[in-house]
Amino acid sequence: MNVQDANSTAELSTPRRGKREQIVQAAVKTFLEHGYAGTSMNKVAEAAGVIKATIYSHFKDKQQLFIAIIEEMTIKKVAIDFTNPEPILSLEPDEFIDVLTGKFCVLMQDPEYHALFRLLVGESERFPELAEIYVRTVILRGMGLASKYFEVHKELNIEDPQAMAHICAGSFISLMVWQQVLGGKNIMTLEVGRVRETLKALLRGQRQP
Amino acid sequence: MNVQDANSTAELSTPRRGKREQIVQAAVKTFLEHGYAGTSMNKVAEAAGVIKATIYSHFKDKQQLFIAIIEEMTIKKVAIDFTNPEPILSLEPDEFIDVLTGKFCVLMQDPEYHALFRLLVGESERFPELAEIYVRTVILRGMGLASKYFEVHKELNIEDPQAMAHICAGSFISLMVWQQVLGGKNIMTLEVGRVRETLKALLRGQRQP
DNA sequence: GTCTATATCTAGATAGAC
DNA sequence: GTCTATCTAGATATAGAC
Repeated sequence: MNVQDANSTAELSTPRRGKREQIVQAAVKTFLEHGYAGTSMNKVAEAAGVIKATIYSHFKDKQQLFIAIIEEMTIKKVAIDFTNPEPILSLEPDEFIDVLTGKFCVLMQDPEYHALFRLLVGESERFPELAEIYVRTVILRGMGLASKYFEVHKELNIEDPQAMAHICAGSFISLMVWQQVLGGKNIMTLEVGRVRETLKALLRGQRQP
Repeated sequence: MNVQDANSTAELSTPRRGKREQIVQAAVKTFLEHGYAGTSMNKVAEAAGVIKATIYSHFKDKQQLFIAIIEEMTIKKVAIDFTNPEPILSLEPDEFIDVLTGKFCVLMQDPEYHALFRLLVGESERFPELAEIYVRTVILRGMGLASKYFEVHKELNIEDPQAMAHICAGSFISLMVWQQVLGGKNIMTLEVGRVRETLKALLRGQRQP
């Protein structure tokens, strides 16, 4: 019954990536969709097209599978968002806000990111290590970048660059939370562009020529 | 065996509030601690000191119990935070930010609120009605108040009061999320006061005397 | 490593006596 | 409404053949 055994070379419905990779992909999908407690090893096995025992030969138990999956995902998402360390520091303030907004819009349109956020927040008390990885790699890194900008650009007269970076980041991310994560985009109609322009105006106000 | 029957009048370990109230309190505690899927009717029954069947005589099933509990909790939390509609509109900008900050600090120090937030976010895809109630009653109401302030205070030259209100609220709430909900207060050391003062500075910059 | 088969437990939910 | 008792399904996890 199992035609695709061991080392067949060619094209198959779920191609030759090894069972482990199949399990990982299925686990990502299932955990993101149903949460930790809502995901059963049966569901994962079924979605992966393997038998349950196979999962246990690759991962010690459900917890370890979950941690491995989410940790990897969190780090992967960051890699996408923070690569190309373009010469951001040399931008004009308006351009800088535009770039920030652009990076944010990527997150805003990524349902997988929203699901990851739901999961990290929902499980943050039971899996604090994962929440910490997220804060470290996503939040602190993103804020560090913006913070550096406000620190360097003395003409903007920002007394507390870190707090200012937090205000920018917080404005955008909270918009994502209300509209996409919590699904309130129909009852809370505030466009990203309006936040962007208001931030620009605030920065102009600080400027002393 | 059940000494505290029907209409006894006096002091008992879990006093005379009726089984329903016992169930509600136990359910709140258990759901907040273990999440929806992580909570079993057995756990709730045990925590409430009743037998499982008793729960089913008050609530149709687990979903209905969950919805009833969370809906009530969400609304109750708002009641606390938005009562006393003090004459906020007549405050000076700095005072206004101080009041906002004060209200926010209450949330910042309320572990039950953080747990509720975790639950609402974590279950927002499976219980969108609850997420919507939260956005409507907490977020939109809070922002509406701030938005009105910026609308009225023309001297602040805020072109988009709604966006500005969102920036203020988003700065504060995202701080709560990183530090309390996700537990990152040790790796992300930004005090509320610094955000508060930076917001004040930004408003001063907009002002045209 | 991968499967078959199974052990063990706990889940949500209900029937029926009182 | 509340309890005892129980049904049935599905959970995590493993033993043992290949």
